[in-house]
Amino acid sequence: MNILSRMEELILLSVWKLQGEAYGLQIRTYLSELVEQELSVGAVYVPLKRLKKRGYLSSWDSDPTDERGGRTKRFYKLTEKGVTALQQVKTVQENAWSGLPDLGLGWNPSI
Amino acid sequence: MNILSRMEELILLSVWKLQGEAYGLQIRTYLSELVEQELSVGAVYVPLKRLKKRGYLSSWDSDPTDERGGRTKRFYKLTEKGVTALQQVKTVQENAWSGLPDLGLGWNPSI
DNA sequence: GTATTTGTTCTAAATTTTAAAACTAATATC
DNA sequence: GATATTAGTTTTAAAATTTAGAACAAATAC
Repeated sequence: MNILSRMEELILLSVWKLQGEAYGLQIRTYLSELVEQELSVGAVYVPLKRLKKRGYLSSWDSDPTDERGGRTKRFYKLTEKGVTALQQVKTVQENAWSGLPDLGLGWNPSI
Repeated sequence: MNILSRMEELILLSVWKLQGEAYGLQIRTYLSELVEQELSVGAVYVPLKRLKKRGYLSSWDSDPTDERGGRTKRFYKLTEKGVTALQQVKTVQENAWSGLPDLGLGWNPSI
């Protein structure tokens, strides 16, 4: 449909929200809380890569830290294109949710 | 992710919005305008069926009308479950979009 | 009858999602 | 130093979803 999928939108928004801390595992933690459900690592890393390949995200690799297991992280940030895509999906979303009639339903034959 | 996909959400919202006029082709027309892009018939009918099978929608078949080509239409309406799923996705959406920091970005190493 | 219109069904290809195993590289502990 | 543990990314294959469009059906129009 040429509009961001839900997962793509949520990942882009995570990157936005997390600012300098937007790397794979962190995004996964953040999103798992947001949707109140544990996400697999693949559920985050796979779309992250795709979003980068398509130019919605760019990335840079950090230096390792001196914490236990503190490997280099791949940080992401939104590109212009990423911001634009988010704006677009937000507009569609707002339009879709606006002007909904009451659910009272005189038009419903089965009630 | 156990949350409605974008297409599923848009279709459920179409059904809500269109009230008594929510049948396949009409939904397609409505959504095509909403997303400003022609949708194929399959892009609507396939998820419509799935949403019904999963209990988000129910349907009834109209009588044919006396217009040219006026065949019986399959009308849809939201079930309780459908309304609940929409509420859930709206909550996630609102949370995802709230509290976003400025995009000014002091944290961005490449600027 | 034949054409045209409105409508739904079907289906196969493409894309996206998902889970989980594999891999990598750091510190900790013995 | 060997082994364990932790934090992190990559890979992969199955499942699910999306999509286009052909096929089919049933109505009116000519």
